[in-house]
Amino acid sequence: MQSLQSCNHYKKKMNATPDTRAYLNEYGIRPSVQRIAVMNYLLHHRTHPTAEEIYQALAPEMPTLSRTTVYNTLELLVARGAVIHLTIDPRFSRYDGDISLHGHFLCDHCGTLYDVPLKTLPEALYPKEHRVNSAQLYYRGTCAHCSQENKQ
Amino acid sequence: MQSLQSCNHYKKKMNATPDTRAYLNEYGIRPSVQRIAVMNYLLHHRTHPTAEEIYQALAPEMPTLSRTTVYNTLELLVARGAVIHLTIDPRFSRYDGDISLHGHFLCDHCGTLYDVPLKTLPEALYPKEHRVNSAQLYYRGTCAHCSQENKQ
DNA sequence: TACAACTTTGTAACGATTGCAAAAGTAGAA
DNA sequence: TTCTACTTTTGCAATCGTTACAAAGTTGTA
Repeated sequence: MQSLQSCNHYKKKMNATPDTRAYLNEYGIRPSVQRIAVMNYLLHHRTHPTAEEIYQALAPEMPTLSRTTVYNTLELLVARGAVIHLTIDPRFSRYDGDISLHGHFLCDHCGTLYDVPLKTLPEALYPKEHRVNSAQLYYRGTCAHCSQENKQ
Repeated sequence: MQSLQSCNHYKKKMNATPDTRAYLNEYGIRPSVQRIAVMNYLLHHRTHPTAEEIYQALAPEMPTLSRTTVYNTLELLVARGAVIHLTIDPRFSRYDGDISLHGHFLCDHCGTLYDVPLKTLPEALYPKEHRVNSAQLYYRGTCAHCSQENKQ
């Protein structure tokens, strides 16, 4: 089977999103086909996907893609600050391509993970003696949709 | 081997902490020997232990204790609101017997999990349309101790 | 082309957590 | 006390997200 790296059809398709390539460059990440695909997926799907979901979504178009590559890539993207690693769900890690300031709400009933708009994350609360790299605000409970269903 | 439930020596020892028994009652949890032991450990060790750490700590005094029981008990304690389930560390769940308002800081270098005092968690930021059961504020980075070491 | 460095891949292993059914313990009635 | 129903604990096996590792592939440079 022809490799993705040498497939002109695929290259052309990927070139349709030069923004993603540039985005990776901004974070000092060499834009391989696989890295572009993962980053591109995260930029265009704000569903806080798991590694497995990303793999399942990309695999049909990238038959040679490996789960390990998805895991490795996500680790790299998070380490360079291009992607946020969400740990609110104890069952598995989720990833967010939106690195702007916002919190998250996990519905314990249906498992949906919602964005929560935040104006500011109070600086005063930061632990001054430590060097902070990231901050996350997590809410858990029952979402509006599930609350409605269980009301009657 | 004599069971814990029928061991008078152990009962006497546990009776030395009637506060823990009362604490469980407050949360509607029937105070079995195992539940008292787990809750008692969390009330007296503010180290955010994992299930395994709790098991290892209790096992010497409770040779018949099962890991499954520790997991089951923690699940129950969290469900009733007596204990907080911390998901900041992607590797494993940690538990906190201190349910007062405070955040957490995980040092990515040494793995230590610190408490972060909070004055208030801004109400305005809550997602109004959802029913919120718990809120967690997580910080990650390098702690003061590790920052100092890597400075020179 | 040749070489070194980097990246991807597939498989095996790891390890935290859960499922499950048997055993043990508890509480209330008779 | 004894019976009975219910609750809890236990130990083992299984699950499954994630990681380790080495081989194969790719890229950049000379």
